Amino acid sequence: MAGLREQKKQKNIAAIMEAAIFLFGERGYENTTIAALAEAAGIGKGTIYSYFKSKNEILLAFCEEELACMHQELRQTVPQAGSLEEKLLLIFMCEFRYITKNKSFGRTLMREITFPRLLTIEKSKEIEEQFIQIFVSVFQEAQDKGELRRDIELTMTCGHFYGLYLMALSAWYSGRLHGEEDVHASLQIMFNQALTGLRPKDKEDGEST
Amino acid sequence: MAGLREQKKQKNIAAIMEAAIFLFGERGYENTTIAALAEAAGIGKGTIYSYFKSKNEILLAFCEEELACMHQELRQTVPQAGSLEEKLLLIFMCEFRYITKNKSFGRTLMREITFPRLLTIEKSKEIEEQFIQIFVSVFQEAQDKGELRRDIELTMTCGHFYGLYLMALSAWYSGRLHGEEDVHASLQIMFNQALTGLRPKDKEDGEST
DNA sequence: GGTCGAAATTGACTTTGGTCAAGTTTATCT
DNA sequence: AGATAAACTTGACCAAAGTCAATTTCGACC
Repeated sequence: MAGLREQKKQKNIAAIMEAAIFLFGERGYENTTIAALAEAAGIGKGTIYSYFKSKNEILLAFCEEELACMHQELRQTVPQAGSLEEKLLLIFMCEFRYITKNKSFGRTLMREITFPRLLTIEKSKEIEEQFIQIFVSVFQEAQDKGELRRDIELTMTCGHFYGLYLMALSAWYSGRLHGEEDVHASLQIMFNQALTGLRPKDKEDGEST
Repeated sequence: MAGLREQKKQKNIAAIMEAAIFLFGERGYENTTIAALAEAAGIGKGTIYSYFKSKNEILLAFCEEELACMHQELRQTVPQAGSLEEKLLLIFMCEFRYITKNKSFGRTLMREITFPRLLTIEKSKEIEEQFIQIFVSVFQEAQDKGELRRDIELTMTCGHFYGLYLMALSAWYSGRLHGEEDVHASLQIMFNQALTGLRPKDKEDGEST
């Protein structure tokens, strides 16, 4: 039983996503109207809203696909690198490059993921989950190798590094960091701080400058 | 020379801000239209746009005032508290309470501050500056007392803690943390991690569970 | 005080995201 | 097959942010 209704549904969703990939890529998210999306997908404007709750949700769905792709690649690239610090930097810089490939696009995405509205909270959670899931194995491995304390929940460790990443991204969007190198350098410093701790080691109390 | 033109300008801006304070407070940011704002201020809709570049910029200006007030209070409250950790927690929880007093309001503000658009980048920088300036003295003091490493730039330390705060706030908006207590607990854990470091102390290598 | 140009003000207008009542299609049951 | 109900589709419609050409106000100079 194919289910004609179900078939059409899937076809519609596919058509919308296809139109989104094309139009978002062509002219960017902001410059793509729902009307254009509907026309390109060959359906009515209202129909889109029976599949997506808002325009931002279409962006989220679009990004979910793209990110899944990128993460797939990442998973195959990362393992060879050395220390935890190096791996994290590699992963985050890859995310950064992806997110900021198109500035306004990435902004909308990050806004929605970091401070989601009720409407898009589910989708944004899914994405962030995906976003974070990729670390867990890296952290697990690091913990096994003794690079990370064992008395800390992995979620907290994730949160910690992800927070630093958010900070760097925000600094870039605010123009306090310029370009990829700056972001890379900042992340490196902050990651190092996070690993070694901000508090001075017990025995050395003096000035280091 | 009074400058009638300049007088009117100031009067208009004041009227807009007054209307904003009243209407945002009354019915929230989202439910206040530019038209309503204009009417309440007794000026035309278009005039507003000669003083503010967008609706969000009005919010930012509004928050700048409010935050300045809160920071003033904070500055008088904080100093008595004990350790750096306690002070930071106090400050951030105060910010948190303010930001989340009205959920959608705080969301819009944080979105604009964390991932600003070109249009509002200046205003958002000013606010974040204000936001961060309040720590510097706390950090300076802590550094003097030997609670913080001296070989780290203060900006980096600020960034570090602020990143963790962003993370907690984001987790609250995403529904991964519920209520004030949860946020407080998470911050406490992450701040402690940041201070002591995520990497195990050299000599103790074993399981702690 | 009269005149002219620059700056400020205005509200009708445009654009666009989102809604909804009316119409159309599909599945189910006899 | 035909009837009926449920699900889906649609585009006219609405609300609200932001634009702009026409108009008014102000200040400077004769």
